[in-house]
Amino acid sequence: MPKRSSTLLHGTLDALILKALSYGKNHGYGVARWIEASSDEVVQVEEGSLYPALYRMERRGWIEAEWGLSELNRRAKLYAITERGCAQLAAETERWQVFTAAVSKVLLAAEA
Amino acid sequence: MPKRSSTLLHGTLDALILKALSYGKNHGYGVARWIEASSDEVVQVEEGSLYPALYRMERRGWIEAEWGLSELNRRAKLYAITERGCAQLAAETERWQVFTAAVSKVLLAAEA
DNA sequence: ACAGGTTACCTAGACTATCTAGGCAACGGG
DNA sequence: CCCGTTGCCTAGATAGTCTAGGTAACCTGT
Repeated sequence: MPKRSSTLLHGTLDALILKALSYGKNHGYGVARWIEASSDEVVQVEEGSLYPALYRMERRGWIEAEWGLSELNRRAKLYAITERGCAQLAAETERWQVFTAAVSKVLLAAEA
Repeated sequence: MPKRSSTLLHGTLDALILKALSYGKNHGYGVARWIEASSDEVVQVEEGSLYPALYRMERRGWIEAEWGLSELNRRAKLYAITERGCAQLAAETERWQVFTAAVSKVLLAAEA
């Protein structure tokens, strides 16, 4: 029995990662922390979901990786969003808005 | 490449079905049509998702089934929401609101 | 009479994204 | 010198959806 809203995350994680990277290069760990912080800890990013997602997205050309250093001068893989990634972010954000608006309308309608 | 917002539906279908049944008994086909209509066709309910979901939910005690007749006098399996189902609907709706509010905040924030 | 569309239900198997639960390595502070 | 944090990674389990089929009864139009 999942206490997490894990299933709700489905299909949303990619957009969140792209959004994080739209503010500039960052490494996986940093992206995760950023998403959690800016969602007031509502969205939890498990590393077992994060890294596979990053690979997926790199394979699809939405992001690019290079090895570098984190702010704390540690070895880190820095990801940057690509043009295709920007387009993807825009598209997914749009779809998300349409979808959630529709579901909200249904779910939050006054009881009969 | 899925053109559907299928992945976004993850974890939302149950709540939508419960909501549909909160207006009264209905059969699977009718529930699907109701969800699609009241979401302005944004949410598409595939039968291959619907029926497994109904079984799942019945197994969990959220809904109850009995054979009967549809409005068109056809053989149909009528589902009714249970008390536990009502509680589940309330809980899921709450989680949905919290989660989407958080994601919206992140996703729709002004670009840096 | 019959073709085709709608209503209504069902299922096996594929797919995909997530989570669980581990592991590795380097740094820094106490 | 230990332990928490930073940072990356992966195999396997899990869960929910979709694809693509199938069945059957009814109704309408030709």
